[in-house]
Amino acid sequence: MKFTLGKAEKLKSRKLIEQLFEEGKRVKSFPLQLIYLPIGHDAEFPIKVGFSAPKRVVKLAVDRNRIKRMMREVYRLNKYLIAENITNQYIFMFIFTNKEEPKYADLEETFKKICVKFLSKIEEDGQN
RNA sequence: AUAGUAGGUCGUCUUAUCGCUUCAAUUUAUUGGAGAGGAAAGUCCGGACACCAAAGAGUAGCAUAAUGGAUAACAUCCAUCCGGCGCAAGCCGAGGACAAGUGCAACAGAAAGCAAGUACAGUUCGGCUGUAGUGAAACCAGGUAAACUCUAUGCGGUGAAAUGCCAUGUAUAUUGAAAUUUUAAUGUGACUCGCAUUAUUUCAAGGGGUAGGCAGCUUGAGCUAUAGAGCAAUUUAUAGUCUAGAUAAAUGAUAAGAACUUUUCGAAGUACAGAAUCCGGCUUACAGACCUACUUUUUUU
RNA sequence: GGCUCCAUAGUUCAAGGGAUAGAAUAAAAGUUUCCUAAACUUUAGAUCCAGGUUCGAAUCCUGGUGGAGUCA
Repeated sequence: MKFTLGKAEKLKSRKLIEQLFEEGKRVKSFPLQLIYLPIGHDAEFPIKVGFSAPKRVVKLAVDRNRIKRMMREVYRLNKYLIAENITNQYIFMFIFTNKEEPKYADLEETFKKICVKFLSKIEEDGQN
């Protein structure tokens, strides 16, 4: 398992992002929110991912950059949790919804929680 | 020593592991190099660059405003004069014209515009001269232009979502209005002239498609050093040097150590802040540290 | 990335450079009523911030802060 996060795994298409926000389902675990949508794409890895910190909540560009970088780092090191347990292709968008800058350890814990929630939810959907 | 003034510099550093963007090399998946700022910010000025069949003339509008210089250009910078503030070093100033015209002036005052006029004193006895009183301004070519205005100078418009190429996709859908042959419509996003387009075309409403890639994109009015010119801003010559180029947007995370600050001795903290076409300025934000020159006061020699 | 506009009582709006900054409504106190509402009387409350021009600034100018809109 390689802990990389290259260009091909990032969500870049504007069209896909708009579709994701319109049709995607949401899983929340404060201060993170995950929007996901099962859809086909051309990358090798099963997930394409994007990160966002809204300007409305976090005012300074420096803080927004830092939060996005931390989220990216957490995802890079922990994405195997999801990737080993899914079969379809997905697109993801993580949104940060708190004003305060988080600590790395807290963020990591939250991320693990949200993974569990996400996996249980798609299992339910699969059964239904 | 004390209190200050002006100018400048830095604004955490080192190592390891795991990553990101990009360039080069080749063994084609490895190695090596480079990777945020003094303000990258605000978008307040000035340019470069690109496009606009129309970019031309005039009016309007906007901006600037002591004098001289610097510059690609400027509202910036430098020098000098003048005015204001400060004991001083210094700092601040939209600093042309009210002897072209129009307007405005609360309260007070006789009077703030064209005609009037109080008291006292002087007097060559002529409402001649001076003073007082009100007020920011008064018997005067009055005050006021960050009031209209005038004068001088400058300004075509739109901005990288500009623009060019490639790919994908498509529709001359439909409806309404205007014009019938030398005038009319429309455009040239202020107006007039002028110019351009059209006779089956233009405009409006409304609908369909794409919102991907490459170029533009970083070698430039560049930076550093030395010497010359100039009071200075700046400029000339020579030598050296290459210093981010992303696009839902790279420059990060973790660990260890060092430095500084605070401390309840456990520890906590290390400013303002993140490139988006590029330069020259201005403005605003900024913990702390250091350097240089000068001034005030006190003490010692 | 560019462009435009706005800011006055808690709220919605006024105010030619002359200051005592006004109105409605909301708030508080009182009168009336057995009590409440309505009505009436009274009170308090504001020019986004910092400079400048001016004798005098909510108004004119400059810089900042916050908010809204717009362009593909």
